Amino acid sequence: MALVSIKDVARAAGVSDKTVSRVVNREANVHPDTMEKVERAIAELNYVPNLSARLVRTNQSRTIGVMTDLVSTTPYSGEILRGIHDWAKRFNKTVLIIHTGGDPEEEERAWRTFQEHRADGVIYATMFHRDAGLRRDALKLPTVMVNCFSSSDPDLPAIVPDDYGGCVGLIDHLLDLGHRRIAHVRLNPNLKAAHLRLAAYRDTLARRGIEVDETLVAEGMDGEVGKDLNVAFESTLALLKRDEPPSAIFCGNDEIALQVYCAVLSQGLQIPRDVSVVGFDDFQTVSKGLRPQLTTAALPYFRLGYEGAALLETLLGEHDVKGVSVMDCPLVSRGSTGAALER
Amino acid sequence: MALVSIKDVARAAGVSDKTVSRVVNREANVHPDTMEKVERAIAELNYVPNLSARLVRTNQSRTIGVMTDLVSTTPYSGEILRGIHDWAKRFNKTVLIIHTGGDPEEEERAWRTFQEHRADGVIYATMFHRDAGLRRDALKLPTVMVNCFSSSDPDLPAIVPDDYGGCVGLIDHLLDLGHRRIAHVRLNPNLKAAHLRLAAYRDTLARRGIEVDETLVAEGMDGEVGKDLNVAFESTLALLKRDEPPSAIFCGNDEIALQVYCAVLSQGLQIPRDVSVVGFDDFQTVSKGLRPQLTTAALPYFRLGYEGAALLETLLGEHDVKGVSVMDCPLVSRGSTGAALER
DNA sequence: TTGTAAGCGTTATCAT
DNA sequence: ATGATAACGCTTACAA
Repeated sequence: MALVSIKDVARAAGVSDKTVSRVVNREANVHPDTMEKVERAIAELNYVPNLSARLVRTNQSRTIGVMTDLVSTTPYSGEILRGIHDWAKRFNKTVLIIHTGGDPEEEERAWRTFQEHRADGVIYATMFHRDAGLRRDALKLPTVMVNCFSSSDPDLPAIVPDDYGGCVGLIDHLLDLGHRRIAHVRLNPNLKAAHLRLAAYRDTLARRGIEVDETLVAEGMDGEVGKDLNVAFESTLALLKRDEPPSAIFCGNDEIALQVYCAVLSQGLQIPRDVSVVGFDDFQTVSKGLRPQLTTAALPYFRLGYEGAALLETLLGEHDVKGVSVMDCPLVSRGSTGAALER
Repeated sequence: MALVSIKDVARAAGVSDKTVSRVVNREANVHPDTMEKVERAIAELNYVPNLSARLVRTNQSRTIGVMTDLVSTTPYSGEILRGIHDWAKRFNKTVLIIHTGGDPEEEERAWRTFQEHRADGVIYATMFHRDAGLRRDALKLPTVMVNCFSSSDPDLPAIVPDDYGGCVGLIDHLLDLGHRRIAHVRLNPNLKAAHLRLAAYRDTLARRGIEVDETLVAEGMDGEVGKDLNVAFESTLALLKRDEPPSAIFCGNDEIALQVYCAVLSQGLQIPRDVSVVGFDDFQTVSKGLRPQLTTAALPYFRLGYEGAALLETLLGEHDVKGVSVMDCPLVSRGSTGAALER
């Protein structure tokens, strides 16, 4: 009943176990005839090697653990996992994912599970860009952080998106189109990205010689992350009803842009004729679903995962890997931005 | 250098390997004192059992393989995977995910990988509801289909969402609000769901004694699934400009609803005052992001995954499991629907 | 080129 | 209640 083992193959082919092992692992020094005999037996018996048995002997699991704080859904961040899987497939590794929801007890269990499986290393991935607050002694295995970092130990290897740079690109784009009154509807201020994006907004305007009008900065959402209360619609209505309304609105992300669209359109205004709108994330269901489609900056979730896995591999290769790397958020120019009206 | 094994613990505790094994596996008949000695040694040496070694002996991997056709992103369907993970965590199983993109060669490789890991069974999950066309002899392990089915072998165990029933709920809801001219902006007709949703639309109107006006059925998208061309915006404009415009629009899904919103609002109309709108999927970034929020039917992705895993377990327990089960798509009533205007 | 013997870390069997 | 011994399926080391 038990599955066929290397011994069954050996018997069928009339050779020793070791010879079968050689064929399976494509080792040198096997006579072509022997090889053929063995391969025929393998095919006939439908033999598939047992990875666990191999691991017991070699101690090489070729497995990486992935720990995420995923609870409900920040939809596209699942792309991080796809990036990791893609890398793993290419390099023939196994991926073991555990969603902990950020619960410390669950995380403790996850570390243990990774150890039980003798994972080579771990990717600690968060579903939004944040301080994971990890301490070196909490890591039971070599670890790379993805989409997060540790303020208490900044040397720990990490990869995060370049929120700041992406926003610079967006604001420059609007300025190049002639916009001078650019409003900002903010992300939830509990998010790291909210601060980076606001800073980039202010800095870029200043660099280009535009005075920052703080009354053009409005709240878009608030409350605990994931259960945020979204007020972007109301904030936008208020902005539009001002005496001197903005000619462009820079939204904290695409989800906010969605509400900004609803508000702008409900006032009988047109995008981009009356108001240009830019988002952030390139959350495609929204950014490509809106009419006109949304100009935004792409959060490189897939690459974050892929490069994170690659970085872990470097780390495991005993190379020194230190500190936080940053991934581009390229501008994606679509129909929601146009030249500012002459006044 | 090698990790600490059961022998190291046995030596440290002054007992035999087997006794340590007994403690680790909480077997009966261990003296409390012995148990304590052993547990102290385990803690001191930081011993973690090696699952692979255990598997070699017991032949119980407690692992389920998951094969998906995920390529780029149908965002929320990642929830299927979360449902599977949740189930697995609760029942202490390991999940092995492979994204094949639907490529037959990749699928072949995936089956082999599952066999190498001695997975107990497999979940074959697709990212949208469709005919997977699987044949029994292609399955190398006990398999349950999730979000898909096999027309060529309808007895294969499968779980799919109740697209039809969900739409009945939506249309009934609109009829109860007094709407009589309900338009339908369709899903991509290459999707199974497109036909189910259209059929439910027609059947429900007929059942309630409303004559189906086929000119109120408009195309929403077309082309290869995943790269669809979305024309819902234009279709909606055409519907609204008719002499007798619809008082409500039933959208093929939430993504289409997004465009319908843009079209309705751009005409200076209000939702739901002038037009009620319903979607399908409850794709929350859209359905809860729109203003007003969208009335829709919830695609139970998470439950599909969770129940799929549970069904696989039943199948592995040698119970007979046959045919396709169906999961409810409950109505989620929000602000986009209101009473029809008197005429 | 091929085979033998030992061993990886665990559990199963059967004594004690 | 505890332990000795064999066994799981594979690879390593070494011999032939």
